[in-house]
Amino acid sequence: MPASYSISNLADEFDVTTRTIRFYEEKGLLNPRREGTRRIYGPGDRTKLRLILRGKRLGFSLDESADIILMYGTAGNNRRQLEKLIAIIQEKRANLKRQQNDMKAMLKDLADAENNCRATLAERLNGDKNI
Amino acid sequence: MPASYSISNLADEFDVTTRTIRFYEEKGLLNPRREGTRRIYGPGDRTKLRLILRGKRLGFSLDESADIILMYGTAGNNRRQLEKLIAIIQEKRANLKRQQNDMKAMLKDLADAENNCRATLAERLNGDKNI
DNA sequence: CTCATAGTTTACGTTAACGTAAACGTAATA
DNA sequence: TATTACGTTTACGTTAACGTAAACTATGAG
Repeated sequence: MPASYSISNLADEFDVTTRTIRFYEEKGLLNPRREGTRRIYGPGDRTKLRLILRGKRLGFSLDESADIILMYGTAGNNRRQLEKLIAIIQEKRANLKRQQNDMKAMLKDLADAENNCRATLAERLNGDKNI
Repeated sequence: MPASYSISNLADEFDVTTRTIRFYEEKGLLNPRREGTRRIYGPGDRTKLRLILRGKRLGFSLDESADIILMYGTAGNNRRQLEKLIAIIQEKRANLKRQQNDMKAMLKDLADAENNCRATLAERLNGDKNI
């Protein structure tokens, strides 16, 4: 595992465009150091990008992912900050629990739908045999 | 369970605006019958709305939800149609599986983050005691 | 009758998350 | 030295999913 990456290194690895990565920086989600004019990303940036994209797949907005990322940089904070973070975390956990339920229902529905399709196809085949 | 609903009945029940419901109709996801000029929704429309909103919570676009809804109205279709539907279903199932993994990872991270927060808070308290 | 309530159509506005293009810098390679 | 590859900033464009407002209709209650 290399200790630093170019912008297209990360873009290739995570299958996003460089525009996307710069956009995340614009929004304050990433802070790569510079070498001259070029952006150099360290392992921390890479982790953050991974978190952002995972959050995205789960339906998080960038602002929400920003909250999550905040937690990972927050070592010595004040009490109010920490309590706010805990509140955010619990809200997200509740959302995820609901999503898990939605997903279970959805998977069941999809399985049923697929079975119906296959059954219909099978009937067709039998029908053909009887010609 | 009533057999028909007004637009604001549904809006209240699912906590969306009437604009949203009309928008879904505009996009071809709902087809309420009319009584004069007013929209009257049956149990089928209600089910569809429930599916749309569940899909939304799972990150589906309206177009994707439209595909899913198609399956429920599809009794006697042709073979190509059915096979296309099966393909769509399998793709969505794969996505959901990935989401479940993302979610497991995310929940673990959140739990860790919360524990860290609490631990930090506890340390603070002990520090206070030693004053 | 009139007022309140619920509904309708039409149409322009808004936000997030990038896409796309222009115009330019730098560095290795043919 | 010219081209190719990779990077940069600036800025306008785009799409989905509604929000919001205007102007109108229908209907039951007082």
